[in-house]
Amino acid sequence: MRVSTQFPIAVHILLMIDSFPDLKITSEVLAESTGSNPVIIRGLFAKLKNAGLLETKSGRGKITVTRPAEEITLWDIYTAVESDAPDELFKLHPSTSETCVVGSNIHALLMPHLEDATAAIRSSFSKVTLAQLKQELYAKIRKAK
Amino acid sequence: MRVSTQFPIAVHILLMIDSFPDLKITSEVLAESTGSNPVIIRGLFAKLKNAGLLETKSGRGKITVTRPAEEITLWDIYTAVESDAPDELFKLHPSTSETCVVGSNIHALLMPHLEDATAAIRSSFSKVTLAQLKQELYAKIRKAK
DNA sequence: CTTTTTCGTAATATAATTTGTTGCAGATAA
DNA sequence: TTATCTGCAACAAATTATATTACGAAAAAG
Repeated sequence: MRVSTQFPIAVHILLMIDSFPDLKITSEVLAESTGSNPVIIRGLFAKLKNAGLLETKSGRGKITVTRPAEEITLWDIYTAVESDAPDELFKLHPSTSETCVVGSNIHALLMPHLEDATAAIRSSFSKVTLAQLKQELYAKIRKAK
Repeated sequence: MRVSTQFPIAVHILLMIDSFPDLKITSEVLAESTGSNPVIIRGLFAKLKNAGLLETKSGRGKITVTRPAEEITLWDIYTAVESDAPDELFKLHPSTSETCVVGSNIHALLMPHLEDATAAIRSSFSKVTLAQLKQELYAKIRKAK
């Protein structure tokens, strides 16, 4: 099981923009910092905008986080960027046999348990806010000095 | 985030072998039923054997589940087949900037929360046993009649 | 002890997915 | 009006997952 790297990058984006309001953070800068590239970053801009977490402006405009950091959780970021459908989180094999009793039932059989696991992830991620991550980041920076 | 299809197939394998002890279940039969192919199934045999869940025999031997179904959980099957390392479950971007404060800290920052989410999945999957799945399967079969 | 069946595994091929790149139109502030 | 940027589409490359072929070795049946 593997989440794409988009989730950590999305966290990275929000964290940077929210933590350094004085700096001009562009897709270029973020690409450099995340080790990704500008187009991926802009794609994530689009998703985060769509989820109501970010506001971007073309040209020399500034990018802003549209909600207080206390009200943005890891789950918000996760769902902004990836699907929360249990059968996408846990991929099911597409072509099980229709004639076999197990084959024809396995998806329906597994689904409620995948939903439970998904709910468990949601519950876990919902407990962590962007504000908390910011604090943890500051703590790390202080420690490093 | 996407688990590979190996997890549901592994469940499928154990469920079939344990549910139909009278039938001769081969990698060929399982390939047909799962919609996969024999070599993938044998690869899963190896992983399940390695985890102490399965016993196979070449030739005309029979494949058996080596633990009582009550003592095999979805988590056991999951870890037999996929990594339970949080940073494999949730992939991190490999090349974040070393010079940027966020870039150089994001992995360490995220890791404890990924561990929490992983623990949540473990807790959820640990509650479901193969025996329970068997019962649910039987219930579905009865209903279909 | 020979035959048949079937697992074990390596090598290779194919397919699916993800990530990266190029290029340009359209916004926006200076 | 000009220098930046985002927004998007189209394409390319890389990575990962899945499937196929092939054959040796193990095990039971006769």
